[in-house]
Parts: sequence; structure tokens; C-alpha cells
Amino acid sequence: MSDLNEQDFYAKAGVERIGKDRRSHFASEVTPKIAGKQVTLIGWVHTLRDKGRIKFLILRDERGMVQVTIPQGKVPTDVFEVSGQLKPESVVVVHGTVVAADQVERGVEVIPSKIRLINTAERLPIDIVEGKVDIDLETRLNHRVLDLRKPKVNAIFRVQHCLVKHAREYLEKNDFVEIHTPKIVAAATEGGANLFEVNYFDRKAYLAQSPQFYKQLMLLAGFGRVFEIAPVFRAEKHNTRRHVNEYTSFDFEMAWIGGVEDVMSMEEKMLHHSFEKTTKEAAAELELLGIDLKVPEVPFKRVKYKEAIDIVNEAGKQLSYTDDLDPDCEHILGEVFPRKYGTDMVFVTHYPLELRPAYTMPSLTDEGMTESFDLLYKGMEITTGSQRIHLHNLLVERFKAKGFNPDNFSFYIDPFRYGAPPHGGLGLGVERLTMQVLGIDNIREATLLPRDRDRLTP
RNA sequence: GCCCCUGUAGUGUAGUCCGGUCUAGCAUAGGCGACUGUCACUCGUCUAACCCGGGUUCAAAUCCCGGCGGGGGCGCCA
Repeated sequence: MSDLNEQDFYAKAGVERIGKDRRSHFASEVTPKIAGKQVTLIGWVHTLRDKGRIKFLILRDERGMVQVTIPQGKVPTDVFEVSGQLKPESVVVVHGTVVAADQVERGVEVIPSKIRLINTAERLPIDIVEGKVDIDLETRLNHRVLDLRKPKVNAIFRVQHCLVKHAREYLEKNDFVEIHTPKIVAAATEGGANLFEVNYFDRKAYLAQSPQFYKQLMLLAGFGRVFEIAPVFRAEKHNTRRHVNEYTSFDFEMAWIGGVEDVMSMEEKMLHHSFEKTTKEAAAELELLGIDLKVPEVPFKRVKYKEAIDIVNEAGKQLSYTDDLDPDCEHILGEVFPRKYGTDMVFVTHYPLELRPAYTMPSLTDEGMTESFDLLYKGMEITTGSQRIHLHNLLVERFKAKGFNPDNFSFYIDPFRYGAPPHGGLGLGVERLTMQVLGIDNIREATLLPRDRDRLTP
């Protein structure tokens, strides 16, 4: 017998197995309407307010919290004793009866008939109950798993999920095919941004900074419309609230377009759909985060790059038409656009040739400019897109003009010799979209497990 | 690549300028005790910290030097 006990690692840990117990209700589903019902709750001990002969256990699960009230004499003796042993973040199964209770803010509580300890928790490195002590973001990220248990932090990523889910849904309804392109690549797509080098057996390879070439090639391969939601890598030693070194890029690319306008039109409808669905499906999370999400009206405002420069110059900057809009400019535009156009979602179009990658279609209507756009949301660039060059000779010419040797990109350029469809597309930063939707200051907060200049764990 | 700031209990801070009751304060977390309606429970009590090394000085958390660590911004970009 003693040998058996030695091997029972559950008993050794002082805990029980869940066994056949399964959750009957989420905490949020315990309402006065189901008073009298027997429920099985599974979750964490959020707090235990131990008043001596009555204890109040706040049980938290994936969807919320509910109070479990444990009055001595009215619950079995062992239930009362076990409850006294519980620590914050202990994992428990609670069997009990739902009781309407005026004393509780939610008007309902659970009186337990049984409480089973499923796992123990040591002293926490960070407080999970919010509102007691402000914790540095750095410390929170070091303990990200615990940090994410906070309902508000968790809600950020449920909103993010919702935004992505419905953007994807819109594209699927519009004949886009989801593709998965290689993240280990041989060469840069755009120059500029630095690449992470990796050992590819005995050769040098790089982590993809963008799926750009591949998603275009898939249109040449006959897919018509494609999208990909995947990580991209930027080896820039930037350290700002808007940058991380690995982020999720939401890319789409569509063939048979008449111009860049078709791409913008697709994006605004996609975002409109996504925002609208998110306000409904993530209503609880948005409320928890105190966000009143405004669904931007379609069509979004369009402003030419030159006009944007004029606007920031009116605000005191001194930029020429070939200067890039820096974060300060985006901030200015973020303030001016709502006043001037009544919206915080604005396409800035027709960027100068020198500011855009080699594959961007030059403009016939605006000399020296491109058929391109950025989407600025609340003063931050969340999308970059354009009509792409589908004419082989022009593509070669543009690569040369940018100082690249087209021969190094033959895998990308050569297919354009054989009937490439006119096309365009965009890349949208998922974390940036999330942070702007939720009014988050630092992109790391909108990134599940951020990779920045020196963070590689967790 | 460039620039700025900063290291005090598990966490967040006060103290650092102007060295001396700092035997390092407070909050929160944690231990123990009390409490039958709490809801950031309350009350009592205890535990727990000056990044490392060197220097100046009668005296260093405080000033100086070096090391290590951390945070933020710019360029670039989503």
C-alpha cells in the first residue's frame, strides 16, 4: 500500500484529480435566473476573503468571476476546512447550489457542497488582482503567463482574435484563398529593414520580413485572391512603443484590379465588417476595457500624400514633398483628420516613388508618385498597400532604379515574363490595429509574447 | 547606428540634489492571529530590500570611478 502511495503523485502534491468532474457552467453563466440549480464550477481562486466563520471565495474562470460563499455550519465541515487552505490562484472544482443573494453585487452566489483542490499555487510574483499596485510593463512581461490571467489583459487578445476572425471571414466570403508562405528566405524583399540571419545547413538564409514576393507570385500562379496571417521578422534595433521585432502581418493580394482604389475599397469593407462584428461579439471584453468602439464609416476618407504634407506644414513642420511622414507628422494628422474630416480612419495615397518599394506601380496621373497608400488610424500607420507592377520590363527598370540587381531576384521577377495579372494588395499590422482599437500605448501590450530588442523569453 | 533616463523587500514606491536617529518609511503581496455578509474586506502582529566591485570620508542607499542590469526615444517601418 505504501508503495502505491509513493507513486501517487497527485497525493504527493496534496491535490486531487479532476476525474469525472466537468464544468457545468462558466462563472458568468451563474445568474439569479438559475437559482436553486446545482452547478459544477472549475477555475482559479481569484481572492479569498476569510472572515473567520464565513468565507467568500471569488472564483475566476475563462469567462468571468462568481462568488462562492462558505458559511460555517451551513456547508459540510470538510468544505469549510478545505476552503481555509486555499491560496490565490489555487485551482479548484466547486460543486454547489446557486442562490440569489441581495448582499452580492451580482445578486447571486454559490453555496458549495464540495470543494476539491486540483492544484496548488505558490506566492505570486505579481498581483493578479488588478488595481492594487501598478506593475511595470517589463515586470509584467517577465511574468506574462500570470499577467495574461488578469481579465483585462486577457480581454485584449480576445478582442484581437475577434478582429482577425472577422477580417478573415470577410476575405473568405470574397473568394480569397488563405496561403502559407515560407518564413525562411534567401533574400530581402524591400531592402531597408534589416534581416535576421539564420543558418540554413551550410548556407545563409534569412527570416522573412514580409510575404510580399510570395503572395504576388501566388497570383501569378493562378489563385486570383490570396491572404496570409503570419509572423514577419524585422531585425531593427528600434525601441519604440510602436515596434517589435516579430509581429503578425495580415496580408492580402488581389488580381484583376483596375487600380489601387480596388485594394483600398476591399480593405475598408473588410475593416468595416470586422469592426462591426467585433463590437457585438466582443461586447463584454470591450466594456471591461472601457472602450466604446466606433465603427468607421465606409468609404474611408482619402487624402493625397501632397495634401497630407501641406497639412503638417500648416501645423508648423517644414517638409518637402519627398520627405517621409515621421511619427510626429502622423500624430499631427491624427489630430487634424478628425477635426477636418470627422474621421480617424484615413487613407493617405500617392506616395512619392523614392519612398516606396521597387515593386510599387508608378502613377500615371501624379508624376513622381505611386499608386500606393497607407491607412492611418487614430494617428498611426496600420496598413501599407499599393498596386503592384505586373509589367516585366517596368519591374526590372524599377529594381535597377532602386539600386538592386534584378538577377538576384530572378525567382521573383522571371515569372512576370509570362502573363502576370494586374494586381495589388496590402499588409496590415495586427498588433497595431489592436492597440489603436483599444487605445493601448505600447505595442508590447497588444502582443501576446513580444520579441523586442532584448526580449527572447517568455 | 545615435541620444536620453534609471537600478531600494515578491510587486510598486519614499529617501539620493544638500552624506549623519536610515536600526531604510509607506502601500500591496506573504506568514500567524481575530472577525458570520465580505466585495481592492477590515483590524492586530511578524517576515522581507539599498545591483556588483573599488574609491573619497570619522561616517555612503546618498558623492566619485568602473562593471553589470533595466527603461525610453530617434532613424526605419506594420
